[in-house]
Amino acid sequence: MPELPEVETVRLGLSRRLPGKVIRSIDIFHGKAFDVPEEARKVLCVGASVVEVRRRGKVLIVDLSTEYSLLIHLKMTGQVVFVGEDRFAAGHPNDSLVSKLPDNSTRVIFKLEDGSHVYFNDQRKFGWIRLVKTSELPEEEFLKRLGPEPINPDISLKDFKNAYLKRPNMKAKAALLSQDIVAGVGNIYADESLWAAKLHPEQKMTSLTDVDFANLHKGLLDVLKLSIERGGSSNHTYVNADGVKGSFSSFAKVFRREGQPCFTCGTEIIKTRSAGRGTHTCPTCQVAP
DNA sequence: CACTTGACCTGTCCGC
DNA sequence: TGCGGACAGGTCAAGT
Repeated sequence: MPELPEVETVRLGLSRRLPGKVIRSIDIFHGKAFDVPEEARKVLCVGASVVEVRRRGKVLIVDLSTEYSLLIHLKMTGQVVFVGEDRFAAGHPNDSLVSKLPDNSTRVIFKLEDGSHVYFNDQRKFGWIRLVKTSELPEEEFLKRLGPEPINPDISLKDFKNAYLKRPNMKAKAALLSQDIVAGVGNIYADESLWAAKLHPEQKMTSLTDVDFANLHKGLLDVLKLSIERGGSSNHTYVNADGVKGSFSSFAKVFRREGQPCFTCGTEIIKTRSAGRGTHTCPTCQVAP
């Protein structure tokens, strides 16, 4: 469930700590999580230092001094947790995790020269780490299919509308979840932005008016930015780079609020299915087409 | 070709 | 208490 704001929060945490640090060794407990031959890992990762931590859509990009980059996709239950060399010191930011890591969801451990560790945990084993030459990232299988970033910098309303109108027959919820139209939106922020724009998830993109597009554009950008400010959502498996939960869900207007009153009109929020996903709407504010 | 659905996983929760 | 089954959701392969 890590979506753009959660991945961005992890990125911010890692970018405060990793640059300059050198990888000493890599322990792999689940081969599919980091499917790179040992020889390549030794040459391209071990001994390399971290140059920069970036993000594209929901993917973390860790540039190494070898001119190769690690791509990390957290999928639903992935975590990247940094534990400093002073992990047993009082007041360590992830005190509570110290005794728990590694745990049974730990798939890969990056051990750094200074004694710190980066844990890649993933309960459901959907996440992956890839190693790609930095200069070849634009052609990388996953990255090359991603649509534009919605924020940083903000996508213009015109580009936003044009992107979605390329898929005119798609339903709004399915379109928002499509990473090739606009990258980074998942189930939480699809529901939240549709509620903000007062649009029904089953409404086809062609049926949206200019005002609808303006509302959806603003609704999505606002909710993504608010969530980043709050450190991401507080889904049960999501934690930031320090192993700490976010607080966004206390600000969610519809997600996981079924049975509770709509903040606009008081009608009970309902949960249905759209695009194969649990979908939360206000049946009064978001009228079916 | 455009779009929808099911599989991939595992832990959790619910009803019996 | 234990057990089966539904459910969670990002992405891709398979299906319509």
